[in-house]
Amino acid sequence: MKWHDLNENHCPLARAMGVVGDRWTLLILRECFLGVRRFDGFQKRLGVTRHLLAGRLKRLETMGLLERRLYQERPLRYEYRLTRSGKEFAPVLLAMQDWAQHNLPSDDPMPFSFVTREGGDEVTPVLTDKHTGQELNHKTVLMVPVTAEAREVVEAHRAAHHSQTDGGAPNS
Amino acid sequence: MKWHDLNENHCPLARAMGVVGDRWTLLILRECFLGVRRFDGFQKRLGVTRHLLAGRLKRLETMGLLERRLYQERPLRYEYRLTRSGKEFAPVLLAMQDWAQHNLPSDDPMPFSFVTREGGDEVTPVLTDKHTGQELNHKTVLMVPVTAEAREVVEAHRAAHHSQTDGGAPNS
DNA sequence: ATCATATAGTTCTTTTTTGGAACTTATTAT
DNA sequence: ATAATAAGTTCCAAAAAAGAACTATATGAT
Repeated sequence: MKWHDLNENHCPLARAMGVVGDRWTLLILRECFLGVRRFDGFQKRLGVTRHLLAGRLKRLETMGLLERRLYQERPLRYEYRLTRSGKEFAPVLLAMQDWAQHNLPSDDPMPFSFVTREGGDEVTPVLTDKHTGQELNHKTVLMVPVTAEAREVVEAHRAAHHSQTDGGAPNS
Repeated sequence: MKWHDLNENHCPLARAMGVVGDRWTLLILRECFLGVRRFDGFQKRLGVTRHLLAGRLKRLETMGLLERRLYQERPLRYEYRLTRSGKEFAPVLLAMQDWAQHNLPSDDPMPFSFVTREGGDEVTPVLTDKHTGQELNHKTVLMVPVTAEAREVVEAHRAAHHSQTDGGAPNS
């Protein structure tokens, strides 16, 4: 399977991997949220090679997360800004950082945090259902195949053969 | 910068990239949430090479998201199960899939969805603050550097030089 | 005038990672 | 016997990433 194939995959998660499925892209997006906009800014702060950075920025632009905007003529200079789509990625970043903080501990203090724009208070993210307000986590939600196709294939590989059937839910 | 370095990075997001920062790992985790547990199950469903799959499963085990569990002796056979840490990754997956659905459109129907275990209703994820209940997105939260170190470096690259200062917030 | 600095990249070579297919080992089913 | 199941490993070729140097245009310092 090639990189490009992912962008046309029928699974949204796979398509997402076509955009952010590498070590750098998410970090580039984080820098965007911190207010960095320029090529050299990203490069110096992340230490990513210029070559790769150019490619990633181009991909983020192509996929609609960033826009390349002229900020000076003579010499022509462009900067990168988050689009609506890019900004909507914020909850993913937030959820990911929260997970990492709790599950990949470190001695060092966390260098960045998310605060409310309003009061500047640090936030405690929790995913909820928009309508019911119920907290969404592995205890409350279940991932299920929707298409007939996906259903079949999953069932074939769902630990059903030898193990003590636990109802299909990957709960135990 | 090498792969391994990321695991010891002071930034939690960078450490997370050391675990899930590639095209396959998140998809492997998705399969886990769908109930797949066996090597061949992952391999057949994802089409990832066996070689790479072995490496990724090992990494997920090392980093504590999966545990390798003996399910039969003679011949020795192991399966992979989500640990608490792995299960806590669910909201990230959910947020990511939701973002992709809205921002990387496709003609194909979505093959998987998240439903409540209780009623089986499809969920509409929204990230909120645990204490205030406020919705967390780019309009309501701001990512800020915490350590003095991080603050300095960011400020140096925050579009401050030439552009019309917009208060530092990457809002515009 | 000359030299250094700033900025957004590109080009080139080496190293690392990934893809793809075949092979291994132990046991059960035909 | 032979085939099938299952969890990997091994080997080679192809793709991607790391690292350093280079380009292009313009400004500011000596």
